[in-house]
Amino acid sequence: MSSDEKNNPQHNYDPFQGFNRSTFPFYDDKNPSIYHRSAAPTPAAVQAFDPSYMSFNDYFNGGSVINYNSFSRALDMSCSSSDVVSAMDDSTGTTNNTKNSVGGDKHIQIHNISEEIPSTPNSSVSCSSKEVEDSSKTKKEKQPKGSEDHGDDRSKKVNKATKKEKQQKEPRFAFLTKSEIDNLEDGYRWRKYGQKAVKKSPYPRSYYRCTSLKCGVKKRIERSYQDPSVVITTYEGKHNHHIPTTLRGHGAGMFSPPIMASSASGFPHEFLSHFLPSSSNNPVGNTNFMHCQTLSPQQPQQHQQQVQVPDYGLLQDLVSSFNRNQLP
DNA sequence: CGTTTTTGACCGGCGC
DNA sequence: GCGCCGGTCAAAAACG
Repeated sequence: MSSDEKNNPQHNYDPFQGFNRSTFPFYDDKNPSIYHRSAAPTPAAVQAFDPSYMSFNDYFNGGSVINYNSFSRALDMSCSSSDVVSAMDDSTGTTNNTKNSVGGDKHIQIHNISEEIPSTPNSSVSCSSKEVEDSSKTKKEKQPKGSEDHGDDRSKKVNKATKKEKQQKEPRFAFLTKSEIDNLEDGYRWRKYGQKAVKKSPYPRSYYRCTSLKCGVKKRIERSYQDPSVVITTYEGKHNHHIPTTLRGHGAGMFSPPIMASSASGFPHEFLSHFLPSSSNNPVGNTNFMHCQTLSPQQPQQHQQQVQVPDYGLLQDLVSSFNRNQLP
């Protein structure tokens, strides 16, 4: 609270319009080049994250309409890269808050804005949830304030190492949603475990963890202070379980089977598909799907390695073919 | 009464 | 080394 008051939203106006930089959860302060792909000029990339500038269609060669299966494939390709997948409903090209837009035309655009790649490919992704458990365990073992901390040092170091490793492994996936509701229903059950004031923003950031046992997926939700109607949701990790079917008529039925079936690879495009505006029973009727972004974990430069990074042009082609297939 | 949220404290990373 | 900051913990409160 008090730190909230310290943050003055008027302070330091940012030309990135609040969708980037530190207010943008996937912006990497240490690697500003994330927006500087040669194929994607910085201004466009910047504008791409600000709906007030232009729509994604405008940004991306005059528009792309793609189907979700193809979109999943695109994600599949990009699972080991740091490609940005942007998705939006066409009605969100403007600031209109169109109701029931979820059933309308879906415009999805893919662009690569980062050259970051995940850490060692042979790292054990499957144990992520366990690592989370271990991590919390070691933290719990931590002596409470004022206690002696002799054996603590070791656990701290171990914890630090595993934590760092884990953070580098966990794929992150973020998108912007135009919604009045912060915590959008996505079929999974989440438990809030923290809330922090966001620098330069009057809106706090909430931290959620999947309530399913052994599932270490986390998500962060914050509202853009530049456009309070925009919710920034960042997912970290991959669910190792199905959507709870008991959840208010959601769950598997909420999403189309082909998308679910295409989710065999490591990256949570299944997960992404859950958020695509395809559901007519989406409880958030006035939610406009705006932008999606996949992120790979940060990693030290010296460990960069050759990973299949989809070519930007390839993605463009993909989008173009989507466009052809989708348009009547 | 079990589960979830709230919230202040704590920790580690990082920049200066 | 210090301070800032993002992320997490965990006890207490709130909720259903």
